[in-house]
Amino acid sequence: MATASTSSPPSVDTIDTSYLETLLGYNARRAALSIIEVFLQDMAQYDLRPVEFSVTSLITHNPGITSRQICTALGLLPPNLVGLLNALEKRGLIERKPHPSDGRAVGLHPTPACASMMQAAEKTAAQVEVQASGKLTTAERKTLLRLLQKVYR
Amino acid sequence: MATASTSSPPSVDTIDTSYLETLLGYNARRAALSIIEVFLQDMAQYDLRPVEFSVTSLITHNPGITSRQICTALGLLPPNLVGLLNALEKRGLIERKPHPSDGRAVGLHPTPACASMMQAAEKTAAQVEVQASGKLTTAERKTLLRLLQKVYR
DNA sequence: TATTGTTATACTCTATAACTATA
DNA sequence: TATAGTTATAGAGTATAACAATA
Repeated sequence: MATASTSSPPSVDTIDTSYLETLLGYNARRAALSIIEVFLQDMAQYDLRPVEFSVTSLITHNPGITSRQICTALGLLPPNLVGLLNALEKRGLIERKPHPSDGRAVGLHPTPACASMMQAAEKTAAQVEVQASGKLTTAERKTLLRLLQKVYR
Repeated sequence: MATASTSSPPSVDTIDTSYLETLLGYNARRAALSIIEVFLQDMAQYDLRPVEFSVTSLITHNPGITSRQICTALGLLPPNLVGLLNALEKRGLIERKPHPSDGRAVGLHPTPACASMMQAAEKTAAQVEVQASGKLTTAERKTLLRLLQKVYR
């Protein structure tokens, strides 16, 4: 017999990941990590990690946005945004101004330095897209975006 | 004029996330987090988080797999797997046996308890799929899986 | 009474260097 | 010399509780 009761335990030569590959969560996580890897490399020149880029981009496209609004839009928790915003302010990328109608809130505004950096950073982000979805056709990339949004919206 | 030089800073009523939504990384991350949220809820009954589930599943489907092989397959770092495997062993879900041909390596094997738990857990994982991709048709879900794999493979 | 922003803090996840034993 | 597994440790990311100021 090939497998006697006294035989040594089996070893694995080719890893079977076929089951995990049927799961949406597994594939979404692997794809996200793969894209983020490219993002980290290409965005290192601006010292912007994914969440920092998202926050800075949101402030750039929504001048006067509040901390709370950013948290809602990006699914962040308020305490975790404080340090990030302090760092962006210290780097001269954003300014905190009083909110026009709510004394509790603080409006977040991009500085000119932020605007010019983001103009370059968004060009780099476009390159990340090309790299990350290099194996996809334009139509496939468009379909993928649509389906991902359908999942989380 | 609507915006005089002395006007107060603007506030934002509707947050514009349209730019971020054009980015693959942003959407992949949001989708992955949304699916993981469902996964965490449904898998809490087994005390299995995403990576623990993936590791346990891999060991179940690949008896005798080594720590290094799991790291390669899942993109984990060896030091971060040690504690996880110790915990699974302590819970009586896996066993470490000597590798049949490599004295440095350790073969990882599922216990009967692991096998029966995973049979139930994989049924729950199927329910997670239904919940997480509830807004997608069967064809769309299949397409999404294929495109995600094309990105990270 | 509820909300914004904040502090303090803890927990998880991820990353690097260095050791041991075996190949 | 290189690799498998491990230890120790540091850093990043994420979580809850509680507070002051304002609504």
